[in-house]
Amino acid sequence: MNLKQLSDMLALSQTTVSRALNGYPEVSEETRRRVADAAKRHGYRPNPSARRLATGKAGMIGYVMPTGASVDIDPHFVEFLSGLGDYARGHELDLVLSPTSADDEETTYRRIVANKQVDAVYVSSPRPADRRVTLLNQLGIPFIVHGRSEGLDFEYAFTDIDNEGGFHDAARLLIQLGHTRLALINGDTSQTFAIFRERGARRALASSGLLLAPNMTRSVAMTEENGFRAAIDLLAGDEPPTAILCSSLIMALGVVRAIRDLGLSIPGDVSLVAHDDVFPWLKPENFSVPLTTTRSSIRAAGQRIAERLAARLSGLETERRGEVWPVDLVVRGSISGVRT
Amino acid sequence: MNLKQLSDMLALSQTTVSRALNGYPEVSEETRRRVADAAKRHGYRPNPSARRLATGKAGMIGYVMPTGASVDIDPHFVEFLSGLGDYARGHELDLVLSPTSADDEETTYRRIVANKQVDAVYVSSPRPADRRVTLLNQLGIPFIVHGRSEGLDFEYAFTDIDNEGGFHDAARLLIQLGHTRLALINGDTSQTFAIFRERGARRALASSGLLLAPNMTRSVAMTEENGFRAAIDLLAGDEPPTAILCSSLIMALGVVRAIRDLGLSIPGDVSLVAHDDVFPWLKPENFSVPLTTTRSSIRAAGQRIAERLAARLSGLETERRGEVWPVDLVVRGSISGVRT
DNA sequence: GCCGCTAGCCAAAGCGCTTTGAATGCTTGT
DNA sequence: ACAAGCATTCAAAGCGCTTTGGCTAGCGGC
Repeated sequence: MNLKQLSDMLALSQTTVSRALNGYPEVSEETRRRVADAAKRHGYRPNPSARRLATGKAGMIGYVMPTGASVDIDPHFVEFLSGLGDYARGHELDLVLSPTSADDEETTYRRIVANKQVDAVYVSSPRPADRRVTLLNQLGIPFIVHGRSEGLDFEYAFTDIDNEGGFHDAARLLIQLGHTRLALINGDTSQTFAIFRERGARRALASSGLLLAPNMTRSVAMTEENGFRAAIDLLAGDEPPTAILCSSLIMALGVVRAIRDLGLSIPGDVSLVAHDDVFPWLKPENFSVPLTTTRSSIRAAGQRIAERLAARLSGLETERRGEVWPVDLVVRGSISGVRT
Repeated sequence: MNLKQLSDMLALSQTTVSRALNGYPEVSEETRRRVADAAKRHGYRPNPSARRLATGKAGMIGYVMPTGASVDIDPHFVEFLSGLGDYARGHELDLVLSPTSADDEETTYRRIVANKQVDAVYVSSPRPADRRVTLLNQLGIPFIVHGRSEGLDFEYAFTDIDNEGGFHDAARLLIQLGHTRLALINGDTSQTFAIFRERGARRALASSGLLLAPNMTRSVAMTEENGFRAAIDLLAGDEPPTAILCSSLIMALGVVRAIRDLGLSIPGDVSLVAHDDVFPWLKPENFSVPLTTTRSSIRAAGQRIAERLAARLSGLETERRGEVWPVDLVVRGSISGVRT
């Protein structure tokens, strides 16, 4: 059933039917009702390809997904996707994933914009002065960044969490508990989120006249194994940390294993705080020693971003507004006062 | 730059240019070269929306993604996606995710088929006599199932791993080591993969005249917490198992925690084998006791399925062929002969 | 010398929608 | 009573591609 058939059936022109269905004002209420009614009864649905060709709008949102032999999409992504889906479902909003190798990202962005495959895109894991953000800004396609990029000379829309605040608060608490030798096992510090976390920890230490020594930080891909290695490495030093901040629950698994392997205990010998993105399949309260965490649901962020993207698609949101969500500090058994 | 401009520029008709570019035979070699050359030089790319409208083909593959408050997309999915991406990247093949609530799945499938948004779809986590498979078969859209569905009265294309064989072999090995009380901590047994795993274990036991008692199996969502609970539950019984087969590495985390909490040891008190989907961020060899696993890379499956879907898009593959990949049994320190 | 073929090219008709520009019939204002 | 104004409706022109159905010229066969 296409528009022509429907309008023939109603003895109306395609113009009028189209307008009636799309809510244009120059249609009488009665006609509109008749049309809406017939459309529903016959299950008429405008052909998206035709509409896309005519309007140039795709009604989909895009994500350029870096992949490759050495590129692992991490499990955070799937949780984010769940969130996107939570919103998109019910709004008939589809998501187009365009896989790309890391060095072709720019080409891929250009392609999906030139092809008008999507009306808006989202960008994840931004770096400082992120080139993707600059590019999208130039290309003029609506976009939202999950996270932030510093050092750009224009405003853009983003949704981020307060990584700096979260890690600041966590570090401050540890300091108040008497710890002075804090270590940070961070994610990839070429990404903004990791920079902010380090900054937060550093600021808390500085407030007490302490420093985050270079040998007390590690920047690694967030795997269990890397968490383990980093922790072994840190704890084997001359002046091992008495408290560790860790950027992910997955790495925390490795950290816990390392501490145990070394015959140390949590929190007796080492206090541990990790960041929790709220995975349904791995919960900090279920660690052998329940983990104190900085917490922010990445799924909720996905929901919010889908919502904002949808708003941009329909022209409801246009301002380039950044929003920053607070991060909870949830105290559980993995921290204690420093042993005297 | 559109087709008209390009053909004007070449003083050829749109017909000829289109044919030259799409490899039709009725174009002289020289013309074809000229056209290809000019197209490249001016960066001409056919407008996908127009092409789609004209041909009815979308050039994209689809996935209907169940989401919802109580639906967690699990981390296996992201690993699978990586695999899809590995292939799709380089083939300019995009993937459309259509989020849906569990009870609207059918509607969503109908929608994406009616809309011709995608030319082929893939289906994951099939159940016995899966309705989605039946529906897609009726709708006549090419599809590939990741996994298998039993009890359908037609052939269909799938790529699966030998879950039955893998778990059979693992169970047989444990039996050969003297274990008679095996337990199985399985995923959701409404899904085929879990049914096959149980079947494999059961068959191995039967070969030695043993049974898999109902109280020796658990069927749960594959989270750390569920693994922990199931293990506690099993090991607290009258005649606790001396060996546990576990359907996922994530659950195995919980199982290991449970065993430790109970003051038992691996493999001294309990032998443990888990299925390993090969996550880059969690490796069986890095467990406190390296885990014996049945192993099959879910990422590789993603690659293969993308490849097959692409072949179907271009009409290269049409047969309804199922393929089953072997599962490795990788022995590490978590199993031993039963204590006598 | 005429016919039938083939190779190579083209004009035009879709694909199904949105949108422009114009037409129609009615109500108002004076 | 007549022009102006408004509310509705419509025909037709795109959007940019593919594909159908010719058309033409050059060839060999009889």
